[in-house]
Order: sequence, then structure tokens, then C-alpha cells
Amino acid sequence: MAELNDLERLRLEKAEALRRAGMEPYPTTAKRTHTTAEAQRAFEAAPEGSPVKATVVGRLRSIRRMGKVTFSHVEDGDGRLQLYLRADDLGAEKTALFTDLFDLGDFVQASGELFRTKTGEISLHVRDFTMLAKAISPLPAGKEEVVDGERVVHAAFANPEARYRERYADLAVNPEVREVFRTRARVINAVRAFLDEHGFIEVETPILQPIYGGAAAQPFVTHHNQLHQDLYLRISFELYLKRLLVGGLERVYEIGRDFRNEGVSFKHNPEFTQLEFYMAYADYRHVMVLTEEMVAAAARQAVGTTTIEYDGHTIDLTPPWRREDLRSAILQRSGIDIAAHPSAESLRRAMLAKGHDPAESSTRGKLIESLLTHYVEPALIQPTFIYDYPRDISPLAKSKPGELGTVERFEGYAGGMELCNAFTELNDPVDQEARFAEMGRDYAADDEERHPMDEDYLRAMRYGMPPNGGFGMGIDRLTMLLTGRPTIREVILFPHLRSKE
RNA sequence: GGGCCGUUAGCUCAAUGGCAGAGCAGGUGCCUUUUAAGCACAAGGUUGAGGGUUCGACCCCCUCACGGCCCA
Repeated sequence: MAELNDLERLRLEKAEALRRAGMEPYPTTAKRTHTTAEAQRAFEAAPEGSPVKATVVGRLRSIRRMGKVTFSHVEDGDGRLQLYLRADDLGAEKTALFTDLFDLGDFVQASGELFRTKTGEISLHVRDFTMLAKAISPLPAGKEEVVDGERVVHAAFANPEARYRERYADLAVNPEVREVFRTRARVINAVRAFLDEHGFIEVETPILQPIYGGAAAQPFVTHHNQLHQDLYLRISFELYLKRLLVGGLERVYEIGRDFRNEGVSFKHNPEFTQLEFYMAYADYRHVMVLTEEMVAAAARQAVGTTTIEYDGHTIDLTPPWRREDLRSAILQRSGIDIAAHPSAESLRRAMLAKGHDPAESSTRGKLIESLLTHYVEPALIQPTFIYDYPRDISPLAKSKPGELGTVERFEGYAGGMELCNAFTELNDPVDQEARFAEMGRDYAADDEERHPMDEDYLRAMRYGMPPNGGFGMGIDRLTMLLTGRPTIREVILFPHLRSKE
């Protein structure tokens, strides 16, 4: 066992002492008749004077010894219940097991009848108790009080690095962290239910891919030893899901992990949870409507309202969301009219005049994207769809009729953050092949934006792909928004951190 | 990648060049309806790692590791 500190050595000795006293510190079975919340409800529902017996289990979160009586709180997944132990009831020997050998953080089981103390708290008058699992390391728990009904924690376990590295301890002592992940689960359930109700089927496509694609990102590379083949961890699901439309599955979605070998930031984790759906016979306008309805449904189901607080702003997710075309969004906020600059060189000069210094090699599309990121994105607090994007940064989207350089694409923003990305999918195999070739020409071989040619995808498309609208959204970012968390690390259970040493 | 800030007891934090402290947790007592229970006493440290300056370093300098915030 690892090096233990004094506190841990003492607790290990207490576990041995329990064993000597005939109480196994890690028994095989537990018994529960009520959760703590159920016990409280049962007591309140019972007629006055009729006894309610209960056996509850959970972690000891407080212990207050007062001579021959002891008060303690046990916490389970539902809440907390106060235990009341009297030496006169339990006998000196049994009582001593609790008062001398039980510690904060231990998992215990206690049986007795419920009553109300003179301060009004529903409590369990304990007639028997046992250890369920002795905790050796003390939990990094602060001390709590209730002020005006609000729970106030003193010296709470708050160091972000320690919390992420030891998420188990973070979850154990910070109930609001547990709530974030319950909310996250509700968000995913809500999205799934919404899409199922709209006739979509959930599918699973390869995570290990021989050719990566569907997004502009660097992949992680791995290797299959037996096959002597390099494989990529997927950066998106797009090209596989659209193959399914060729196969006649008209509405498909996948919720799963994407991997991008890029920087880590408050809104980027190397692996993150993505939702993508593809809908035959829909275009980006249909998808926009579906998107705002889906996000609103997720908000209602996950947090009970479509009006949320984020970063000091009140955000109303109720449909319909504002719609703004990309050209006016940029013009209004930067004074640069991208339509007046049909070439990369001209746009670059306009940006230089505004004090930017874009890279010489940037395409016009990349320049527009940087204007969007710099001027528009931070200003989009209320949910907004920005639509009609440059073709050269959207190699899988269909061109707008009559506007060669523009594609039918939108991104959804809220809270100053990109939430989702969608387009009318390109389904013309000749055009698609030309786009792949264009990408190869316009971007250097080592450019992360480069899309490798996927011959099999083109073969699928040549069999005929129905017109369709596609959509991708980061579930983590949606969860950030709905839980009011400022960083992606707060909504991922085990976020990526560098190893120490 | 750059800038700034941080890393001290199990947790939360003090100490700015001169004996490293507090609250909580933990220990020993007292206490039969408490709830941040209370009171008393005692204990707890490789100050992230390595190097340097100095009579003397948590503190100043350098390098490194990890994290946070901001910028790219």
C-alpha cells in the first residue's frame, strides 16, 4: 500500500480494531429499507404516534459526540438523515464502536425508528448499526452550515487541479458537482428522446478509422499490430453517418466521443462528446428549426426552464432563435464587408487596416472565420443562428443556388460560444470530389484543415445520396450552458490533465 | 506558443530575508436533543522539484513540473 500519513494509519488501525471486536470493516452485504429521503417522507406520511422503522445506508458526513449521546449525519444518493445514538439504548460497548472507531467518510448501515428532535429535524433513533466500508483516507470535506436555507460550506474542497485529479473525492464532498453530472445525463437523455420521437434511429459507427474526416482537426494516430495498419481516432462521425443515408436509413444520429489532437482550453478537451444527426430530404433551414426545438427541449428536461443564467447573462433559449447571415453579422460588428472583398488578398488588406495581422497563407474563408471568431462569436450571448458560410472552409456543404462561393451552412451560438454546426449536405459526387481536390490544392499538406480524399465515401455517394441536412453539436458545451459552468472541465468527469512528473 | 498569477499541515488559507502559524479535520479528556455543537489540553510541516545568492531563504534569482486566468 502507498505511504500513509498519520491520519490514514490511525484509521487503518481502527479497521483492525473493528475486526477484533467482531465487526467486519468491509462486509459483503448491506441492507437498506429506505433511502434517506424515503425515510423522511415515510415519517411525514405516517399518522401521529405510529412508529416508522427504517434501515438506511450511506456515508457518515458529520459526527457530534455529546457525552452519552451522539448525533451524526449519513448521506446517500438522495440526501442526508440525522442519526441519534444513545449509549443507554445501545450499551456502552456497542456505542464505543461508533464513537471510537467510526470516522467521517465511512460507509455505514443504521436501523431504528424515526422521530423528530426538539430542533425539528427528522432523525433516526438508532437501535443497531454496522460498518459497510471503512474509509482510510479522510475526505477533503469542508464544514457546512445552513444560513437562511442556503448551504454554506467553509473551507470547501476547491482547488481545481486537485478536484479534477481526484474527481471521486470532488463528487463525494461537493453535492453541486454531483448535480452537474446528473444534469448532463438528463441533457443526453432529452436529446435522445427528442430525436427518437422525430423518427431518428441511433447508430454506432467506427471510432477507429483508416481515413479521418468530417471536420477540420488533427487526429490521434494509433496502430493495429496484427494488420500492420495505422488507424485514426475519429475527429467526427460525419462521413460514416452519411454513408447510412445512401443505405436507406433516412434519419440517423450518433452520440459519442470525438478525439481531436489540438490545444486544451476552457472549451476544448482532447476527447469530447458529440451529437451528430443526418436527416434525408431536409435542408439547413429545416435543421435550424429542429435545432432550436431540440435545445429548448433539452433545457426544459434538464433544468426545467428555457431561461438560463450564464456568465452573468440571462439567456432565453425559447424558439425561435435569432437568425443572422454571416456577411451582415461581420459587417455590423467589424465594419468589414466581406462581399466587397472577393479575394483573400483584398480581405487581408482590409483586416490589416483594422489592426489585424492575418497569416499570408490564409484563404479567404479562413480570414472570414477569424473575423467571425474575433468580432461576432463573443457578442452572441442570446441564441443565434449565423448562416451562409464561405465554401472553401465548408468542403462537405452544398453551395447556395446562384452563389458559387457560399454554402448552405449555419452555426448556432449562445453564451458567446459556438454550440453547433450544420449544413445542407453536399450529395453531388462530382462536386464532392472536386472539393476534396480543392482542399488538397489550397491547403498545404501539413495544414490541419486538409481533408484527406476518402474514395470509399465518394463511392458511396455515387450510388446516390438523398438530399439531406446534417448537424453536429458538442454535448459538453451544451451542458456548460445549461449548468452555468464556465469551463468544459467542469462538465467532463475526468478531464484531460498532464501527468505530474 | 506568449504574458500574468499560483503550488505552505488531510482541507481552506496566513506568514516578504531572522524560531513556519490559524480555522476546520484528526488525537486525549469533559459533556444524555446537537447540528459550522461547546469547553480544555496536546499533536501535526522535505513550504511542488532541482540549483543559486546570503551569516541566514516559504520569501530574492535561475531551471523544471503541474495548475489557473488572459492573449494568440
